[in-house]
Amino acid sequence: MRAGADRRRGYPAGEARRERILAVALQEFAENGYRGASLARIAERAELSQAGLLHHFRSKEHLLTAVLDHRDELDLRRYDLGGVRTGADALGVLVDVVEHNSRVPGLVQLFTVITGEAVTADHPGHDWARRRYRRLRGEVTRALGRAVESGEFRAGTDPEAHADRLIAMMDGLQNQWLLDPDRVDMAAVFRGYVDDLVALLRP
Amino acid sequence: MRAGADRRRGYPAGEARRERILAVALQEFAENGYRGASLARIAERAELSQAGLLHHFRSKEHLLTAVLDHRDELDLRRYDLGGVRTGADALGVLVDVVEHNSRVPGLVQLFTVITGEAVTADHPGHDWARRRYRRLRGEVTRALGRAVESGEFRAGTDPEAHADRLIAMMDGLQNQWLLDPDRVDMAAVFRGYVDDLVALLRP
DNA sequence: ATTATCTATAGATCTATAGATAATGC
DNA sequence: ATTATCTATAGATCTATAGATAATGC
Repeated sequence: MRAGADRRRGYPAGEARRERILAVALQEFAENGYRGASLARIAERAELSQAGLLHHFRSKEHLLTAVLDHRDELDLRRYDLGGVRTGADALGVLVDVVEHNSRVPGLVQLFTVITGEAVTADHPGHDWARRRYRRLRGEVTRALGRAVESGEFRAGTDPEAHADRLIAMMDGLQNQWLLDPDRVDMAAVFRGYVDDLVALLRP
Repeated sequence: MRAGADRRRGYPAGEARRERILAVALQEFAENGYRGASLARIAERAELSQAGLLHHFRSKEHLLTAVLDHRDELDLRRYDLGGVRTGADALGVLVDVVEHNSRVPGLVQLFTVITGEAVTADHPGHDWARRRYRRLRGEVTRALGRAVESGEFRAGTDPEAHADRLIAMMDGLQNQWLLDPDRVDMAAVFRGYVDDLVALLRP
């Protein structure tokens, strides 16, 4: 995998072009999904020919994967549950993530649209989505587990079930928020959930 | 709207064919989304020509709308929060819905895929998805509100926020479950949420 | 030499319409 | 007469490849 290190550098002009393509491809995939996106339109928005686009990314599938990996790389740097001290802190990080998300609807839409499409097994984002859930579930589970061990959270708490719920809540609220931004205050509703949860889990 | 009464009946053979088309179209849309579905493939699976298909449903868009309305009609009959006595009963109905859903993955996939795609404004399912959320949110909010008024649930409870959370939880768990059916016991995790919620809301 | 870019095009779709023919039910 | 169905086709996509030309950097 080695997400960080690209095998091929190429010329600086090419590198800049690839960045530009990734940016407009992200928008296209967010607006139309993988299946509804068109390489011709992406090329047009990146101001090169469609064949030129395929010189940099050798298929539509590779382009989607590149966009998703590129986003993951940037996002994973922004939050880290591994280094967090307490369970309350871990939950606080999730609240921060949701708050941040409510300021980047385009990114949220990319993930929501692709994740929805990707439940079908033949979708090129299927494995990515599954890996992503497993990783998230693992991280949240471990953070909650540490809090149970330390006695911060009530013994008998099921860390995995709560991880599933926290992630489901984040995803579900994103969907509602994208469909009806004015009716749903995603961050506030999620914060309320976390507050109730902390009260419940305190011994 | 008048979902129940179709304007045109046609011959019985035509009516049967329309049912058949709706059934295979549902599968196709669930498997490939609206944009990835193909009228030719639907026609093939319903064993008639593509032009024959378009005699019954005059465009791809109309076909999707017909599939969604048809499902709504069947599903709305299965659960009704309006006639429920207590808040705990209302939450019990939701648990039943999730339990039922875990036995019909194809239907769940239809709703998940279309709802994901439909966050983009130009999607033919956009309005349907929005109406659906609003209706659900309204029904759950009212049921919880009645429970607060009757004193069953703690005063100061925010019925709308809890409605948003319940719906988000259902949708988010569906997504996880479809991606990784063996790892997520959707019904059990949701039941746990509702149990915690009842404990929290009792005065 | 490698990289970046283009035009042209193959080959496979796709949705929707036109217009003909057959079956159905009043 | 209305409904159901078909073949044929227009016209617009779509992805990916072949092959040529120009620019870049060692």
